[in-house]
Amino acid sequence: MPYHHGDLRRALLDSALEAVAEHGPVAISLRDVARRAGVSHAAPTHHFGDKTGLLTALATEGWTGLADDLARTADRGQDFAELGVTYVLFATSHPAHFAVMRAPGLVRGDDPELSAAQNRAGELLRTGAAQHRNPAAASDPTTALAGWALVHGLSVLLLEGAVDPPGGNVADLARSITKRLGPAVDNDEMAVVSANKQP
Amino acid sequence: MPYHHGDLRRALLDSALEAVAEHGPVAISLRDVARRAGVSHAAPTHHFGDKTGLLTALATEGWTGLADDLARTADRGQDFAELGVTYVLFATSHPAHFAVMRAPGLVRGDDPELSAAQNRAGELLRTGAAQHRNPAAASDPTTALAGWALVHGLSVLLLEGAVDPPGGNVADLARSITKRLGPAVDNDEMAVVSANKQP
DNA sequence: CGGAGATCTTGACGTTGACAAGATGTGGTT
DNA sequence: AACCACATCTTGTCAACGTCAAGATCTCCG
Repeated sequence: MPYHHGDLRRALLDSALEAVAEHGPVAISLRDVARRAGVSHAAPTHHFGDKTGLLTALATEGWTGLADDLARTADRGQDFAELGVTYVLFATSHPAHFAVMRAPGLVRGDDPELSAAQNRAGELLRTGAAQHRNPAAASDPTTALAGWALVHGLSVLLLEGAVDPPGGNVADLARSITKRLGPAVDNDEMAVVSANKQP
Repeated sequence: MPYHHGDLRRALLDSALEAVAEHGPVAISLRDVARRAGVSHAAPTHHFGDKTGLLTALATEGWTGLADDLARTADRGQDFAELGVTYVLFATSHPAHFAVMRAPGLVRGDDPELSAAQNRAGELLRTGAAQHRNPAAASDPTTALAGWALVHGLSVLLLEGAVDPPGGNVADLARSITKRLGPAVDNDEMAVVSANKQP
């Protein structure tokens, strides 16, 4: 048993998550986090060096968790749309992590561990897009980008409360949204689709 | 001529925009903004009451500008996809405003003027979606949501530098992405689309 | 058992956001 | 023209914060 805690680093990360959940990632204070963990105001310095360091660690943890979730659904053989659902579910069920992940300026963007975790998540989305059942979408390199943008934006809107899912069912809403992403089509082609669409 | 300036409120907003562009919306300091405007450190208080007040004013300004841009393209008779392009163009050409607009926790979300401006922009997107050329998409209430999520996410990714547009042409990239948004289709229907898609 | 290094505390410094009180300019009323 | 109510801006102050330096305490290996 080290000093005061079994694992102060972990305890500080948890306290920070608590604080983020309560006051948002911007209003968080290092001294408050230390207080929650029951240690002196300078204790976090040794573990994270910096306020930015602590938030970067949190962000890295978040991206790693997201990548793990994505990897699990990909292993389950799910298609690209379902990867998007996983993304949205992660965001809404880990709001504190997600808030830190998407907070620009609070995080050291060039941190190698953070970049690695981000790249892993991005890579999973990209390979998922390349296996899109529609060949035109699968071969289009912007499919991954469009999918990412779609689920990222939906997550943000959900967390801001700008949208509330019918019946509180986030997964169904996410599914109905990600299903909208097809290959690039012109307006006349869309007409064909809609002509084919009927009960 | 009032006191020191012709319009200190405007001068402070401009100084704040400068500061946001340089250091991001999180690192901004009221005292620094006052310094840039050449006034005392407490001058902003009277105009905005609060640090949050100043950023809320900036966000309101941003949403108003975005709504104006959207209204202009809607008046020009452009379709829903082009509204999305306008959204992305606004974000990338007013990065400081957009950063404040999407910064949660920095802004007083219940501000009436801010909400009004946000609702105006949202309403424009919604009526644009209802006029989608594809009837199945036009009648689907989630079209506006999906479109918003798509362009919002793309804007974020562009500003974070996670994506750089080919040839620096943001409009073309945005257009190719928004074109991906069709009516909800199943996989077999997608096959029909791709069968019809050829030179 | 002894010392080296990791871990945590204590103390200090400059900066910040917010508040209070006072100074200064402005416009309207008589 | 004199006055006064009010808006505007300044000065002074305070607690809280992030960061750094120096010292205390714990751990473990030789």
